[in-house]
Amino acid sequence: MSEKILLIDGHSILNRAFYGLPDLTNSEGRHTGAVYGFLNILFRILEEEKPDYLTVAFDLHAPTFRHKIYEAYKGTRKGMPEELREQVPLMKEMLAAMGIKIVTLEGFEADDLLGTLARRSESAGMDVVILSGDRDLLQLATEKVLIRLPKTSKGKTVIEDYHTAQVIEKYQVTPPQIIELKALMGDSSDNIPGIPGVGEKTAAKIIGEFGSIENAYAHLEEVKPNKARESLRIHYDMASLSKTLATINTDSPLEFRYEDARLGELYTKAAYELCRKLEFKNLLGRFDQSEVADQSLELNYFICSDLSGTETLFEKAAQKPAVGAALMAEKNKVYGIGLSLSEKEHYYIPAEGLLAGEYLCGKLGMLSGKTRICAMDVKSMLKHVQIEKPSQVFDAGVAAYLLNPLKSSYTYDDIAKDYLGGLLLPAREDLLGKLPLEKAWEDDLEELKKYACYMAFTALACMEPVCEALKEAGMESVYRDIELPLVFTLNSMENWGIRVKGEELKAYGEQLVGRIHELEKEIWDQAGEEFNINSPKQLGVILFEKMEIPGGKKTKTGYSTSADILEKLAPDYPIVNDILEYRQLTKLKSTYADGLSSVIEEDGRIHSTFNQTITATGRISSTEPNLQNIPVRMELGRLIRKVFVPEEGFVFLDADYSQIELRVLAHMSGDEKLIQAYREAQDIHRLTASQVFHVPFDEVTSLQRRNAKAVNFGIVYGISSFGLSQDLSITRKEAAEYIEKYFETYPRIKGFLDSMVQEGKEKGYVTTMFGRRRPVPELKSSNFMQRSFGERVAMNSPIQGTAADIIKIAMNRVYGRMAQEGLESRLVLQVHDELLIETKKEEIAAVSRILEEEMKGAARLAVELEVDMHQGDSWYEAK
DNA sequence: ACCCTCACG
DNA sequence: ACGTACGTGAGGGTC
Repeated sequence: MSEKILLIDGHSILNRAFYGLPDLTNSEGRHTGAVYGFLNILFRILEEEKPDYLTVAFDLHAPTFRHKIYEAYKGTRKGMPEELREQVPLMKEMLAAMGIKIVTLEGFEADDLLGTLARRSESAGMDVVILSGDRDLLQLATEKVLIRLPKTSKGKTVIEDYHTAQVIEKYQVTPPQIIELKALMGDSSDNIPGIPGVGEKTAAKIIGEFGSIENAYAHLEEVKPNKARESLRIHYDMASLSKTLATINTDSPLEFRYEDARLGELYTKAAYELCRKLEFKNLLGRFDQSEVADQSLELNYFICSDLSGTETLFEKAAQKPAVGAALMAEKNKVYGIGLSLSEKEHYYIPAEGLLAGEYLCGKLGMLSGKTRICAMDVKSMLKHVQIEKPSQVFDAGVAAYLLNPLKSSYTYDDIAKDYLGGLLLPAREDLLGKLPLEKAWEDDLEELKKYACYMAFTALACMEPVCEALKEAGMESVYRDIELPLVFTLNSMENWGIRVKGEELKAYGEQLVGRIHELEKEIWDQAGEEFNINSPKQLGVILFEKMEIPGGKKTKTGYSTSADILEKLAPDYPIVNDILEYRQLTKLKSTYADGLSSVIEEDGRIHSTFNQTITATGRISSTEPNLQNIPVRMELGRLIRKVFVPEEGFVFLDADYSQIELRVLAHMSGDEKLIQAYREAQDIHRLTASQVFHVPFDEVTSLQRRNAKAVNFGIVYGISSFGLSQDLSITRKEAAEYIEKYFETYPRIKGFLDSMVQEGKEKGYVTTMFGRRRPVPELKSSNFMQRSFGERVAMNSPIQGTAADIIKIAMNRVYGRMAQEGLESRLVLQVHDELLIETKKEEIAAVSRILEEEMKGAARLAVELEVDMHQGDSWYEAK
């Protein structure tokens, strides 16, 4: 069997990956998406082709022979956006790390090198595969030279393959004639001139008939249509020039030794390291861990499996200033503990026999009274270990989140890399794969032990550098005074959970089913056929094609059938109204009635998880289930809140901040008018309307008030005239006028928002009142959309984030006060500006006072923090 | 796995 | 000309 060489057009593939895929940025803000895309396609092709040789060709900056004969020639390197340009050296570094031969040659483009190598290799009897995004390469196709062109279609990469036959089939010309086509049609991207009036169809026809431009010119009188003939007559010289430009040189003086390009081990240590640096997590799995193991820290750890040894170990640990601990626990079962006493002393203590999980957790709890426990995730540890107060722990995950809230996870391997001088540790995936702890414990106990020790080690070792980084960033206080205590507050909320009446929730769901079936039938009747109403695709076809309702395409994949589109059609088409109601009911049924029912636990309560390291702004989030999006705006949905009830002898007290974000804005901007408005404690939207529209306060119409309210919201979101116009269904011009008037009314607000954008551009991040940071890498983007997004984020994050800081402070204080005063009442939910307390009836007065004092007193602003409070026997009634 | 849609602040 | 409001999570459909 003959040997095979794979030739890659470096810039072209990188370019394609850049434009065809979403941009990625690693945590340092480096753009990496194109490199990632390149590697993915490379690996795929390698698996399919299994070549013996591989080389990647790149263009150089220097002018080529084409520039010499034609000044206006562009080539491929002009106008490259910065985000892509900076990835070119990165790509070369990656290829070098993988031992892949790169070829360049002054005066020639990558195409020419590919052409040269293709011909040489073919002559040497090899099979050739060329990977490029550029159709010009099709001129090189032969029986032995395969051109592979990746294309993105519907978000997936499909590859078109061309030997001679496929070129003829698709273009009705032979591969060399592709050059003639291009010369006739021109190519705007290379600035190659074509013949005016000749497009793809005509060019194909002429070349199909005459074979070449020269021959067509020789038989000029036979060329049709007339327009093309006359154009060719006049522009023949240009066509000849274009042909020269479009012809790939297959005989360049490239020095090339096949041995340099022989495919070797791609998964090298250097490549592994670079992949980690760039955070290509999905690619790391390809690397054989044994190959890279000596790059990473080999932990020497001891197994401690006897009682007296464990007692001694904990005594020794108690003497240390801090220890790292990792609890291996899942679904209430404890498998063991990893313990790290210093850089070089690590232990794994399996939970078995005399050393039961409970015993170990008890030891760890006692240890927390004597030394600081460092862990990756303290909240999960608190589920098993009794720890008194925040000062007894260090939470590496929470700290790392503060340092960069944009990461998708905070695992020990990432933290080691980021804060332990680039230290490479095997990740959980590397050690245990996708196994849950239970399976790992059964099948791969050794790896589980390592995992625990790596985690304990990292938690301990990163404390110092991470604390230093927090200090440096001015976030010591946010960490110590807000986030760390919040770990305990959230843990308590999760443990308490919230009581839900399962039977009533079920009844609610069943009551919906009847109406859902009615609507389904009505919709099918009106459509004239049965179809899946839940499928936007099918629904779009029914509405906009079969029923010919005007409403055109919107999304990439088809018609938009979202509520805001359908609502505009509803008055004219009864079916649309039915669909909207159907959507509403099925949402309530599936997400809430069924969804919540499935997560009620043995104790009759729902225990959501409150995530502290998810959002970019500092808010918390709620999962499994999400209790922060229980319906409230529509009455039918709001009824669900009736099943959320306190236990016997308790009531709910619900307290929410009134317009906290606008008040934060008033304070942070220092705008006297807005501050004064709040001091007068009036209807803020009405007041805004009266000032923006220059009408007396009492004469503001409801429309004016609604518009002013929307503007107030828009300001908080990082206003844009387009966004506001969408929201209010007005023209962009009108929206722009509202905004302008608003800024005239509150001049300091404009100044404040501008200063946030300015600051974000200078520093790369924006901050809240309490010093919490949000990086905004998008502000540096050359892409208008991305940059605009960055500007809105820079305006919104300090406001949303400060409000998040304030309610977190309030939560900690409310939680602390209730404990301090020995109350049985408990905080059970937080919904961004709202706290829900399951309050013992005897404690209603005390809790009301605590809520009022601590929520209002959480921050001293230029305006009062107003709190609305309600009491009830269900969440519905307490709102 | 990804998109669309929709629930909340 | 571009094609958007900020921040989330979940369910169903589609490929």
